[in-house]
Amino acid sequence: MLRLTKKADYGLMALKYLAEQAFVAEHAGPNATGARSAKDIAEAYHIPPQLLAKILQTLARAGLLVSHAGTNGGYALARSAANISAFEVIRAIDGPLFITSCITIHGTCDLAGHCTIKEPLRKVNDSITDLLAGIKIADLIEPTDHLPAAMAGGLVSIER
Amino acid sequence: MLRLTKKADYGLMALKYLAEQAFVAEHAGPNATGARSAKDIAEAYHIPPQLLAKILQTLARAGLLVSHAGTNGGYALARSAANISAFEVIRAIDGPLFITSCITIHGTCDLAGHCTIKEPLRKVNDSITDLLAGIKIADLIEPTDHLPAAMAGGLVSIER
DNA sequence: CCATGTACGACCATTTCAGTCTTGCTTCCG
DNA sequence: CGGAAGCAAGACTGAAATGGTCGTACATGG
Ligand code: SF4
Ligand code: SF4
Repeated sequence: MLRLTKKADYGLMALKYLAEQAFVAEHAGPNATGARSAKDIAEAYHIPPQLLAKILQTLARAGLLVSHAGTNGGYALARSAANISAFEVIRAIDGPLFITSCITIHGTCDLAGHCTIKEPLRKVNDSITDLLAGIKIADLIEPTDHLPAAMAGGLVSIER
Repeated sequence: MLRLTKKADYGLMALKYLAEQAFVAEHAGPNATGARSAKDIAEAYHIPPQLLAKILQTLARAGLLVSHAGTNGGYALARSAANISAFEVIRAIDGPLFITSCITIHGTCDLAGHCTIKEPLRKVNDSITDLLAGIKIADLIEPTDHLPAAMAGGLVSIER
């Protein structure tokens, strides 16, 4: 059920890494960008560099990252870490796929008409979306004992 | 992202159908069982009968349905419709798969050690689980304008 | 004993995922 | 200027999951 692709997984990791870099850069000096090359990130987490590169490209195209080519180039967050949600990352990488086949592209599932379960499921889907949207990558940077904000406060409406 | 398999989809539909049957049976007479054959359900929703049969068998094995072979046999809910959660159905059909590769079987993902994103993701996973667990099949039987209980009340803690 | 129905497993086609390779373009730096 | 470092983009491949079929065996009511 509900599987997150490894690519999205990698994407999240990379984002987190860049967020950390941005954080230290901010405290290091005014002209530090926090940019890192795809290779650097890949090495840090032991994931295939080429694959990560492609993921980062996708993320950049989606506007979540800014890229800079050439020597000493690399990627950096386009926005503040607290301003990028896990949902955006996932959607950028895996596409606007949702739990059922019918929700995104109207007409995919041939049982559209006589499906009685579609509407309720759409609500569930929305709930999950909201949940994910409420989680920012800044939330997953803390040192594990301090709960992420979205989770610490603890309540998320699933009404939509 | 987060895709629900079609089998689970079918399973949910069948469950809902059975729930409806149980409801009318209850109001029809004391000895009405509400049992329906796999073929009946498949025809009602235009889904491949053989496939549905297999799904129902799985569900029965998981204890969500009771089956009765022979003429006039079929499947019926093992419990009350308000007492079966969507989560159980999905898990019974798709297995205990979860969003990341690491959560269920400890040791699947080879990056286990240096993965910094694992714990936060586990929390997200739990949140989704809770959300799903809070949705009973009775909730998706209502005539669409009345929101399911789990959604109407509207608040679910994602702290775990 | 036979029609109806479940039970179970093997099988197959198609799609998706994960990962690699190749080729080209951009920018910095000496 | 000219390379090295780096991004950009696409084609391609192997492996796995999905969705679905078939065949056979067993149970049960009439
Ligand atoms: S229309 Fe119904 S059966 Fe088809 S994908 Fe949507 S929920 Fe599933
Ligand atoms: S250990 Fe990290 S990379 Fe591996 S599956 Fe879990 S979250 Fe993803």
